[in-house]
Amino acid sequence: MTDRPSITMKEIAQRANVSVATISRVLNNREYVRDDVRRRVLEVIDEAGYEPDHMARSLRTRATHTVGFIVRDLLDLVFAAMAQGADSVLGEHGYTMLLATSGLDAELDTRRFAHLRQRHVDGFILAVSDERNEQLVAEMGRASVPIVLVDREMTGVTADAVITDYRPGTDEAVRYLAELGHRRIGYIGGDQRLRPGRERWLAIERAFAAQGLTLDASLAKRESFATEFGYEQTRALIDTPDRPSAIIAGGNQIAVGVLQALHDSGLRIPDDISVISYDDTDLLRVGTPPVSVISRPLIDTGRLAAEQLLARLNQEPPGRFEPVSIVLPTKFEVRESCRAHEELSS
Amino acid sequence: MTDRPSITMKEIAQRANVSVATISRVLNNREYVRDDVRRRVLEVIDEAGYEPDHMARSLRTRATHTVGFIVRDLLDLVFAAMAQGADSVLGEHGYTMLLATSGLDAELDTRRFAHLRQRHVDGFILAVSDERNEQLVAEMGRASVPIVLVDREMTGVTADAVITDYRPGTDEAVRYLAELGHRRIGYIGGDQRLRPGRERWLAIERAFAAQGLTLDASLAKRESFATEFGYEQTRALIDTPDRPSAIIAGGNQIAVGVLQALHDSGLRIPDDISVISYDDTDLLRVGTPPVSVISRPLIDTGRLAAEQLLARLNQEPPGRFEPVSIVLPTKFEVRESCRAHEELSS
DNA sequence: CTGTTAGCGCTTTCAC
DNA sequence: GTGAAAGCGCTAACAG
Repeated sequence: MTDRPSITMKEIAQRANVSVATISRVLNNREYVRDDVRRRVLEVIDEAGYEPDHMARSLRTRATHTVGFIVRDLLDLVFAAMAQGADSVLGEHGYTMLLATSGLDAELDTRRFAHLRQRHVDGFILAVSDERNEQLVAEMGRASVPIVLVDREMTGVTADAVITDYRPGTDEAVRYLAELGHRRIGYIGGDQRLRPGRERWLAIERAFAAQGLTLDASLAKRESFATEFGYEQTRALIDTPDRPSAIIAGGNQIAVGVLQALHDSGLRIPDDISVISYDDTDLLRVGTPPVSVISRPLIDTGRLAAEQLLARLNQEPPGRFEPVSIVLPTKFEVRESCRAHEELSS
Repeated sequence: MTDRPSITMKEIAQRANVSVATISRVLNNREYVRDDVRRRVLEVIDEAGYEPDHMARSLRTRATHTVGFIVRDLLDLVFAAMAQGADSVLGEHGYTMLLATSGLDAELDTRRFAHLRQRHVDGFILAVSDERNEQLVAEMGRASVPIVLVDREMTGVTADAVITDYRPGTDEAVRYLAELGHRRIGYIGGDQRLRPGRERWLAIERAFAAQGLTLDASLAKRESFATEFGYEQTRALIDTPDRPSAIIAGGNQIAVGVLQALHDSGLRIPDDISVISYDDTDLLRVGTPPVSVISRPLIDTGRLAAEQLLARLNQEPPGRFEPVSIVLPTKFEVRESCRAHEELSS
């Protein structure tokens, strides 16, 4: 904070007997520098251990080579994986990720965003926790840098997006359950203010219809992605006289609650009840039994978001553009959490 | 990147009929500004929607209010939790985290570190992937900003650290197993180049000795924190004629491999074999059965690291200091993964 | 209390 | 091809 041990460009210029302009040209690989001069400069730079000052450069060029990434919670594997994917791409391209977690507090989204905007990040990757946050939308309007949303849809903003198509995986999963003879299937889904909450629900409805299943309102809940919600709703579902023979968890955190509730109430998977979840985690993959999941490429989602953002940053000419949405598929992975349900009916 | 929509300090100065110096004073809450002037300036700033330029300020003050955080892999819950903890503290104090993941590549640690150093982060929080990385040590020497290590020990560098005392949790865990009658206990531990690898091993040795148990070399492996290592070693352990009656996994990723291997070979926990792991994850907590763990406060580790760093940054006078190590305890949490072992002996 | 001035370290016209 | 000079937007002496 206090020291200035590093050598400056001016210093290099003197040692190499050229002007700072020339140093700058060499540094930025500009043409119009005689070869021998360039070599000499490079030599001096090297032996002086000179490193250009990122900050000063940014002040001039207005480009910081940083990208702001705002997510709710890194403890959720979904976001951690996206962050990991995005960071690896950004790192490869000399960009650095400014990370900001917003917790459960939607208002924090806004504050963190504004903060990063003031720091002049070159762009944003966002997995906001409330798509209708108007304050945030306003802030996003003020930002004149490209934004990529990850599995979010926001109106009133110009932003690219990387989104997931939940239908293929959901169709397969529901068909699978139907073919196993399940009729009463519970669904515990997340917040409808977020795209995954809405789209999974729509996919579920559609898939149920395709299988001729009715989505009993008493069996379908959709309010929160929290583990607690999964827990409570599962307890409620299995406490009913005519309890469902299968449960679909609308998110990996919800699944944690579902599994815990089933464990606590002594129900065994898949003997007593079948389970399927969205998203793939260690718990679902190697738990006992391994849970069949509707999975999507999480790391790639992050990678693609970063790549899309970099594309915008290098776009010529910069400025207005038609936002694009990159769609990633889901798929159903059968494991050992479901079993045929012998209906007494028909 | 290209636009400059925002208004500058000079502009504000003119509108408020004062000099830029006064604006600066108001902005930085300096004394020596008449109250009415301050009010007027604030007013102008407000209605102009002026926001100070972080970059220009940093160029002058040499303080960026950013902290570099380098971890191997956010997909590992341990690092994600630490990042989450650190970010929440940093955010509260107006600091932003520059995140860099290094993957499995120790050399990337160095590159990422150098990169962040050139970006003039005010300090570092590091969970490096190789404590003896000499290149990195050299780079760290060049950095004249405070560094906090999280559960790492490096020689040749001046850095505070937040570390874990694995002994209490390990002692309890091993005693617990011993009291259940286990004599042949396998240990699958991680990389000895990292503090958790070494310290857990030492804690294990000590705890075994305290219980009068011998740590059979054929049952104790310690090479890698990878899931695959856990898998392979578990297969190897249970393929022996005199297989261990219990296995301790030296890390959460290792545990994934252990559980998978046991599942694949049809061994049931705890009926056929008992299992204990270090670190607590969803998989271990709500899997079937829930696995007893030696846990530590992960989020707090991140929080404390951030707090320690902030303390250094605000330290008067800045400069040299005696590094401190903050030690966090572990504890053993009994769940349902262990069962008494009936020895035929004695 | 307030203004003037000199930079922070770099990029970028514009001459030469 | 190269250099001189003018800032980027802000802070910090130093005068007044």
